Amino acid sequence: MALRLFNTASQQLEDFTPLNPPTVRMYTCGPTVYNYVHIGNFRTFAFQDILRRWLAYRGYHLDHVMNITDVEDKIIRGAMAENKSLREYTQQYEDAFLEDSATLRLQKPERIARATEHIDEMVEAIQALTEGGHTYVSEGSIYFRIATFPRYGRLSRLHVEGMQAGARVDMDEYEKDDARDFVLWKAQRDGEPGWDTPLGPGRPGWHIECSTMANKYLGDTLDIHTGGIDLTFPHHENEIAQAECISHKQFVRYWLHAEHLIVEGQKMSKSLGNFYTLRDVLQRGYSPEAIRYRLTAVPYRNKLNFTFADLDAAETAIDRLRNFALRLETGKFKEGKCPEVEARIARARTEFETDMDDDLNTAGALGAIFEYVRETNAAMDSGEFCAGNVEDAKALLSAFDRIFDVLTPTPREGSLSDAEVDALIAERQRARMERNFKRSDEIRDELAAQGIILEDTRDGIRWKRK
RNA sequence: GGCGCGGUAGCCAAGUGGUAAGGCAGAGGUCUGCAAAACCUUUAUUCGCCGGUUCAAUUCCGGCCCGCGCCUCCA
Repeated sequence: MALRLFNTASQQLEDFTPLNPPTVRMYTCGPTVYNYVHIGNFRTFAFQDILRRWLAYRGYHLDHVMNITDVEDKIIRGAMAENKSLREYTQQYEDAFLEDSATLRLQKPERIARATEHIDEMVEAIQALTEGGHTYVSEGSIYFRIATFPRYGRLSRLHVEGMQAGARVDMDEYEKDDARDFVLWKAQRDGEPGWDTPLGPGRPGWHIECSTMANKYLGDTLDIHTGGIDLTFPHHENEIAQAECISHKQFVRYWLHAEHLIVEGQKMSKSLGNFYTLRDVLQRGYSPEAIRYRLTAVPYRNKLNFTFADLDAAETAIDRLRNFALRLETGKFKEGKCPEVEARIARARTEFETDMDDDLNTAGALGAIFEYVRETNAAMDSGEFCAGNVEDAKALLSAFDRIFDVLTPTPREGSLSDAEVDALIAERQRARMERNFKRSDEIRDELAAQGIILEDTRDGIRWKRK
C-alpha cells in the first residue's frame, strides 16, 4: 500500500510519489527566533519529524530544508530594546530552539537556512519579480501586486477579491495600493538594521525568504512543503505567488499543514496564562519522551488538546511499552518458535504500517502497537511465546521506535551507575536469602529514592529507571 | 459573512454501510516474605440532536445545536 497524504491544495488524500525518487525534496517553515519556541510550534515540528521518519522508513531519501527567520519586525524591536545586534539577539533563541529540538528528539533537517544569509538571493528574486512586472514601490518599499497573479488564493480558497483596502487596519504600517498586496522589501527606517542593496537600504519581507531559499536548495518544484495551518494564508499563498511568477513552474506538489495545539481546551495565549515553552513543561517534571509522545499521538490534522493530565497518561503509556521491551530483553522463554505468535506479530506490523501510510495516522498506529503488546504479553504469560519469537518481536518494537522514539529514557544527571545498582541489588538478594527483610527493604527504599524501581518477577529480579 | 475543522465511554482517541481499536483513570485477578512493580481480565446496547436513503448508518444525504481555527502578527 502506498503512502497517502492529505494535500491542502486539492483538499484530498493523494498517493505520494516524489518527482525524482527516491529523493524527497521537502521544505518546512521553521521558527522566527525572537523568543523561546512554544509547545504549539513544537507540535508542528514534531509532525514534521514524524513525516521525515516515516518517509525514511518507506525508503525515501530526504533532502529537507528548514528556515530560521532571523530578521523580522519583532526581532528588530527586541534587538533594539536590548541594544544588541540582530545576530546577538537571534543567536540565543536559535541555540535554544536547536537544543529544544534535540531534547524532543527531532531529527535535524539536511539543511537549516538563515534568512540573513540569503539576502543576495532574495534581492535577485525581487529583481526578477520586478522584471516580470509584479512589483511596485511605495515609500521606498517594494510590494508584490497580487493582481498580476490570477491564481492567487487558490491554496487557501479565500476569496481575496472580497478583501478591500482599508477594510482592516494595515498592520504593516506601510502604504500599499491594495490591502491584499504584501511587502517584498521594507525600506530602512531610522536606526533600524538593514542591508545596502541594489534595491536600496532595507530588509526583506517575511514571505520572500522561504520561497527563495526553498528554490535555491531544492529547485523550482518541491515535493513537500509544510507548516502550521495558520501559514496557509497568507504566507504560503504568497510563497506560491513569488515562486511561480519567477519560475513559471509549479512550486509545490504536496502542501501539508499541521493543525494547532490548544491548551486545556483554549487557544494558547500569554494573556490566558496557558502559554508554555518546552522549558516550562520540562520544569514541571515531565520527561521529553512524554511530551514527544503527546505531541505526536494525535494525528497532525486534528487539533491537539494539550493538558497535563494527558501528559501524565503519556508517561504511563510509555512505561507500558518500556516494560514490554524490558520483558523481551530479560524474559526466559522456551525454545522453538510459535507460528501463531509469529503471525500475530506480522499482522501487527502490517496494521502499524497501514495506519502510518494513511496520512500518518499515528493514533491508529499506536493502537496497533499497544494491541500487539497486550497480545504478546498474554502469549508470554501462557507460555505460548518462545525464544524464537523474540527477534521478530524486538524488530517490530524497534520499527515503532524508529518513528516515535520514546523507548529510551533521557538520562538524568547524578543518578547511580548501572554497576552501583547491580551491586545493591546483589546485596539485597543476599539479605533476602538470609531472610533479613529489614535490610532488603532498606535497599529497596534506597534505590527507589534514586528513581530505581525493582521488579521481582518469576524470571528473576529486574530493574528500571523511573 | 466567507473558507475550513471537529462533537465517539470519566479523560485522550482510532474507525467502518453490517452492528464500536488503543492509551490513561476505575474495578477484579495473578505473582510476592510483605510490598512495589509488572502482567491479565473488565468497563460505550452506543458514537451531539432531528429527519431521510438503505434489508442494515456512528459511518451516506439534508436540517439543526454546540465548540474551534483562518480571513493579512501567528506553528
